[in-house]
Amino acid sequence: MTVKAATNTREEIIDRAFQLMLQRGLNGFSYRDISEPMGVKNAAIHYHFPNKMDLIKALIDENHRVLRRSTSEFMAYGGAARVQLEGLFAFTLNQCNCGRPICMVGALAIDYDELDEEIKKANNSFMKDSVKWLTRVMELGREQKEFDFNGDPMSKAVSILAMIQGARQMARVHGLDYLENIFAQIRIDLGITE
Amino acid sequence: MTVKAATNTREEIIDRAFQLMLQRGLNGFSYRDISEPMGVKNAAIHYHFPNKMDLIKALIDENHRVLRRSTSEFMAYGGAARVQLEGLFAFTLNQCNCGRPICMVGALAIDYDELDEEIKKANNSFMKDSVKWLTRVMELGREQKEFDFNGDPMSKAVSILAMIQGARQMARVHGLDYLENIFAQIRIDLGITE
DNA sequence: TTCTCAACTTACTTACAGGTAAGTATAAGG
DNA sequence: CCTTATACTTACCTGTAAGTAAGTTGAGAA
Repeated sequence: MTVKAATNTREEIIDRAFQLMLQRGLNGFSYRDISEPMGVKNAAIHYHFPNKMDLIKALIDENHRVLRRSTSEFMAYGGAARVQLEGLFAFTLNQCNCGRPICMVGALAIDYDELDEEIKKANNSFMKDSVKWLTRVMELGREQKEFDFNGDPMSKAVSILAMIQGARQMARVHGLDYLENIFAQIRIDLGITE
Repeated sequence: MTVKAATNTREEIIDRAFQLMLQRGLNGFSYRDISEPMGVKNAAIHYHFPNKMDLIKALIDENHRVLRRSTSEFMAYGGAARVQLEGLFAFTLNQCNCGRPICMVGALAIDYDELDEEIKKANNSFMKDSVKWLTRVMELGREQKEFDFNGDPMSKAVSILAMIQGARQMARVHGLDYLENIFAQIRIDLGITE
């Protein structure tokens, strides 16, 4: 069998690009920002990712992996709705604390029309999955009388996701001050009192 | 007295840059994007705005003027809280319909660390003004029994602004579908039934 | 009439972005 | 030992971004 050379260059490129992407957005970093601190040349990146779109695609995949890993505990269907919601808050707070207030959707949003169809589709279906998950959490919370809210669970889920999206953007500009305010208000709007 | 030459070049630059900024963000347009369709040279822009930061500053001011103009009707203190809130929704929807789902704060957010202190400050105080205004609307609505919500008015205001911020970002990526959902949910969470 | 100044244009520069083609070192396979 | 593939580097290219310095034009002031 062909033994792969002990190169982690490809992975390191993804790691660094991923960080940069979530800190500065799609057009906020260049190949140089990746290659120079790695001690390789720009062309080395082109070797692994012939063009930037290929790199972006890899970053979307990476995002899915990371998200799946770090959200699997609280996203597991069957857990208490409240626990799942708090998991989302903790995850969001953690991302902001790690200097990543911008999420992938936010990073792609501003340059959205430059993206090619495949990426848009992946991004879109990721969004839909999130809505689906949180909708289920809302339904569950209502059934189990953990949450008390009016309106349909899907609208509620979308509004909470929007709030978190907006909160992260605010965090970028105004620091983390408003974040807890927003989480608190979401709890209150869900009739969570304790 | 020195009569000013009948030049509106400066204003046209601001107009065009403003449009571009709100469509593509800070780093999403170049001098060329402005000068070429105007039929002037890049250097003409440098004449009026020696560097890009000067232009951005002018755009922030323009944003304040535009916002003050287009929000003055519904933002007037003293009006019914519900009317003021609906004004905000209509304004947001209108912006999205005009192909400007990104607001100024959103446009600046992604490149935030590139900005100089003066701009950050202006942006910050704009945000604070918005929070202040909406907080007052929330207080008013509660006093006049137009709104029925728990939690303090300021948190409520911040959460609504975050929601709208997030909604605009979603609108960019997913179209306007979710917008009405979100507005509806805000109404419901404020105890508005009719 | 001449002077001056605002509002440009012309003609650059520097820097950097993304990308490519051709060459090279290394290691494993046959 | 020779071949082949991988994982690069070297040395380019094109395009574009922001910015600058010096020259031009036209209108009003002195």
